[in-house]
Parts: sequence; C-alpha cells; structure tokens
Amino acid sequence: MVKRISHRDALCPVARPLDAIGDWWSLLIVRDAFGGLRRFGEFQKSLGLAKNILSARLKNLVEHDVLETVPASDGSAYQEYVLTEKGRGLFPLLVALRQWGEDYFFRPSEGHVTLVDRKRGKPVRRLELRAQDGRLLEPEDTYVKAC
Amino acid sequence: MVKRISHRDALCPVARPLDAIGDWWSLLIVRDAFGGLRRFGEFQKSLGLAKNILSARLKNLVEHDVLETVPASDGSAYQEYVLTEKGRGLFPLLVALRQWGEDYFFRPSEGHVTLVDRKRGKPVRRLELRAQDGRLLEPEDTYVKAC
DNA sequence: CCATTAGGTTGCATATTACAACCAGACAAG
DNA sequence: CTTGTCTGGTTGTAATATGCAACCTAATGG
Repeated sequence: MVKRISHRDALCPVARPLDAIGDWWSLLIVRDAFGGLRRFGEFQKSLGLAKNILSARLKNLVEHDVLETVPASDGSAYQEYVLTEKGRGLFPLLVALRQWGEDYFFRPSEGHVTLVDRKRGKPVRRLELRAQDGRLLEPEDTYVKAC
Repeated sequence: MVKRISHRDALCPVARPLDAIGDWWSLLIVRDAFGGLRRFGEFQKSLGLAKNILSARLKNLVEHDVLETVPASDGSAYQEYVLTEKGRGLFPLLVALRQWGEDYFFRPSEGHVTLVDRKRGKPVRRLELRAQDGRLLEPEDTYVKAC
C-alpha cells in the first residue's frame, strides 16, 4: 500500500494523491460513494471484492480523509462510510475519468451509462480547461511552474 | 495487470479505463509524457522505477493505445514513446488530479509546482462541471443513467 | 433464546512488484 | 574492425500485495 515517492516527485501534486487513491479499487469505492452507497455490505455487493481487501481500502480512504465513518443513519448500531469534503473534491476527477472512458472504451454500438444533469435529465457538458481569461487550453498551451 | 471487472461494472465508463491507467505508475508516465519526455531512459530517470516495471508499463500503455512508439526524433535507431490522441484525452483527468492534489495534499507553507497558461504565465482556471445550459453542477445535481 | 445478518479478521495460496544482475544491439573513438 | 560505452531492455529472485475461504463477534430479528 505504502509507495515510496521519489524525491523528484515529492512536490508534485499529481504524485502525492496516488497514495490515497492510486489503486484499482479506491476510485470505484469513491464512485459508489458518490452514487449514494454508505454501508460496508453495499460496497462489497456492488464491487464484488474480498471483504479483507474492502476493509483495507476503506481504512486507507478513512486514514487519508477521503471517507469518514458516521453512525448508521437507520438508527442501528452499525457505522456508515460517507465522503468528506476532501472526498467530494474528487468529483471532477471522477467525471474526467468517466468522460475519457466513454470516449475511448466503448464502441458506438455498445451501450453505457452516462452522467446526466438531474434537473433536465440531459448529459452534462464536457470538462474543459480554460485560462483565467477564459481561453480554452490544450496541453501545449500549459506548462508546470514552481510556485 | 489484468483485472477482472465484475459483471455489474462491465458497462461503467469509470471502471473500464482502470485496466489501462489504474495503477500507480501509469499516470505518472503519462504526466511526464505531457511534460515532453519521450525516451525510455528519460522516463526511468524521472520516475526512478525499475526498468522491468517501466518496460511493462510502457508496453501496457502502448497496448491500450495511450502511447505509441515512433522512430527517434534525433535520427538514431532507437524509438520514442509519444502520446496518442487517446492519450492526450487524459489531459483533463490529469489536471483534475493535480488540482485535487494541490488543494488537499499540501500545507499552505509548502511549495508545490502548479500548471500555468503558457501565454500569460498565470495559473489555469479551476475545472468545473456544468450542465448543457451552463449551470454549475455539484455531485448532488447529477446521477448516472443507462444510455 | 435461537437463527441470521453485518462487519469484519485470520490463514494460506497466488499474483504483482521491486531490486539487481545480466545482455544484446546501436554508437563513438581510434 | 575492435574496444568501450550508452540505450533499452530481459532475466533471475526476494518482498509485497491480492484474492479466496474460513472463522469470529456483535447486532438484529423472530
């Protein structure tokens, strides 16, 4: 679980988060959490992974403050896992992953699920990167700078 | 490397791409590719990972059509790895990951690198999800629908 | 009570990862 | 054309993570 980040990457905001969500299952757990799942058993049923693995992943996500445990909402003595503010901050990332998946991992003939605006029931707009002044930015229009 | 996607997830555009980029290193390789790195040795020096692992990752990325190999640009007999169109499609995802990392993985006192608009040298705008009609969307304002 | 469900933990087999050594094909110098 | 070095890998082999099944305890349901 613990990966060693090379010295060069210690200050890179792309590398650091990978300890928290860099494995296969964590993003799917977060996706399901956005979908409203809260209970250990719900996640396990949805993902079909071994319980010890789910347990480890949930623990890791809680340690990294992506999820937090709260008393069960139905009054039982069990606990539930809900997204923290930090966890909710993953929404754009998940949408970006989803849009990339839609674009490149499905043949036109294949059906897939898509994210829609609850109010209108229409697909959401495509994510795009813009400059402060609103210009659309391609990868070549940007670079990383020490700050 | 090959993960079995549970039946329930077969149609989810979040789950499928994880075969291609769901591991720790692949996203860092893609980040470096956006940064202009092209040669095996450049990636290895930048990431500090074992050569066999890098070799496997590059192979996987090429198989998934995220990278492609081209003859070296300096005229030598070696090859280089460059992003495909599909690979370039990962740009928003990488930006989302970077912004999340900047927000939650650095103390204010800590320095980090940041993505800037080449033309003005100013930080880029924050990614945000909008509906077709332009309304800003929070996670609660959306749901996934079969399509 | 007794049975069942929720939410795990523990062993153990297997697969993945990492590190290091090795190696073959350019390439460069003499 | 021969020696040495760099590039881009491919083997070992050891450490680690993963997956599966069995087990276990506390809640809950009847």
